Amino acid sequence: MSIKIYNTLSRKKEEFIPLEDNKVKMYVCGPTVYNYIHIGNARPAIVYDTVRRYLEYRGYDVKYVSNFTDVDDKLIKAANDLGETVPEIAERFIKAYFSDIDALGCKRADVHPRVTENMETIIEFIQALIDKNYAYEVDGDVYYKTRYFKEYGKLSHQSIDELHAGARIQIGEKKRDPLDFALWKAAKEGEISWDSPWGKGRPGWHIECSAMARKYLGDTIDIHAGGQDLTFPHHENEIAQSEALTGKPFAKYWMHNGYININNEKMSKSLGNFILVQDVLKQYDPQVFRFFMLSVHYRHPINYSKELLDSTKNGLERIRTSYINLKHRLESSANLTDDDEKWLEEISRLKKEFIHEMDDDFNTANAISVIFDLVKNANYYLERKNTSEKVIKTFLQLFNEFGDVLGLTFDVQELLDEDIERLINERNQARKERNFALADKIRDQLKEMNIILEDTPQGTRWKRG
RNA sequence: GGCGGCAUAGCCAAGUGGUAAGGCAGAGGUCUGCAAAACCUUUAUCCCCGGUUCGAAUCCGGGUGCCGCCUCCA
Repeated sequence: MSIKIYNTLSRKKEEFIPLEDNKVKMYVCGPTVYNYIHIGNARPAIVYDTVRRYLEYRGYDVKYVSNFTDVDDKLIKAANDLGETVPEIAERFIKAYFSDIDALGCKRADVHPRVTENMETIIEFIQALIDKNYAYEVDGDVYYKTRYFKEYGKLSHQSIDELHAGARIQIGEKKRDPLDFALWKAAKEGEISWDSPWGKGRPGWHIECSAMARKYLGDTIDIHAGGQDLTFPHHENEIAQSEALTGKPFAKYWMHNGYININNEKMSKSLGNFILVQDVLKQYDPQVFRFFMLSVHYRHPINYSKELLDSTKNGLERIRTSYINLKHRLESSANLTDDDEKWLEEISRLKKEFIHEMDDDFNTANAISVIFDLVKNANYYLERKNTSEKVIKTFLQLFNEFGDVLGLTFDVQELLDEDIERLINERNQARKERNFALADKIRDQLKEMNIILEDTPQGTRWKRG
């Protein structure tokens, strides 16, 4: 049994074999921090966080690095527009980024390197490329000689001549070949800049990932991931830079997630049809959004709509209700019942099933269907008169395990206020006395307070509405 | 023009050769003082045409439609 990953490089699912036994080096392209993140930015954060969680669940020691692009054209523009400095803008949106992805249940990376804090590394990298004759300087700009890298195009599966047809030289660029791309950009008057052997300037976009991935993870890493739109040119250029320098493969597995669509069209900052994460979170439990993201295979496009989030919300609710109901039965359970073994086996079967699905290129959609299988089984089990504490605990344990892997919390029940507990007791007294008018009144009253009561043979249970 | 993806029930979505998972929504039933939750039952031959095969949603060929990359973008 092994994990399979779809590798963009080979366009095939490949067996996952880490470079170093038991260790996984993973780099995920992070955001350019010039705005709040939209839900399209949230997808890779959630998807690769889940990949990481699963790899850890399977016993790997994962080192996860995700960068911030904290200086580039868009940041400079934002700074000018808002009358702030680039570092101020960056700082603000990095904070906002963390606030968003923390809410979405994404673990922090082991390292979140920033371009501005790795300038020396980047400059050294560029210099080394010049020394190897893979780059050249013109009037303070430095460009990469794309055609010198023979394997250029191997990731996006484009031949260099086909790419050539689409390539253009922007006004002001001094490339020798339209395919060449900037490693270093000379500063214009008044722009934020750093000193370099080629004068004041700042790095091009692609070089930062090559330089920082190498610094924090080494010449060759296991998994390099990002959105589909980064395949070309960003990741293609990273490969060109890194492999030209080291002569070694840059990354073993390349993973790319699909887009989020609005009305069947790609959402992007440049199209202006984006929805901010923070706005979604004003209306929905972040877990609902995360669950929604994981309900579709990560390589497929996912269409966003409120209707879909609503139906997702109901699904998640069902899982949580099942969890609450299991917990409710814990007290009234016996030590053992005669068919414990059969149930424990069934639960263990579901666990294997879940792993089997996740092993297959992180098929979270199917993994979720296994969770619903678990729900079905748990609910069915709860229909019986006598339950076993051990079986219930094993059910709960597996819910927690699945939840941890997917970054979802099913146990959302906190302790009740004394007032509420008192009301529930009063109502039960009324029911005993068959004073249903009073009982219903109290139930309505609690409903107003967002507490929903459910009567069962094992007593009244409650949940938040 | 080059490269690639997708098309499965009212909606969402798995499934890559053996006679269609799962979720949401809907219908009927059971349980309940009523309710809720839950359980049971129920809802598709997989865009079209042709081919390969004992057998295809799944492979091949040809259509149709939608989307993406090739330019900043997760």
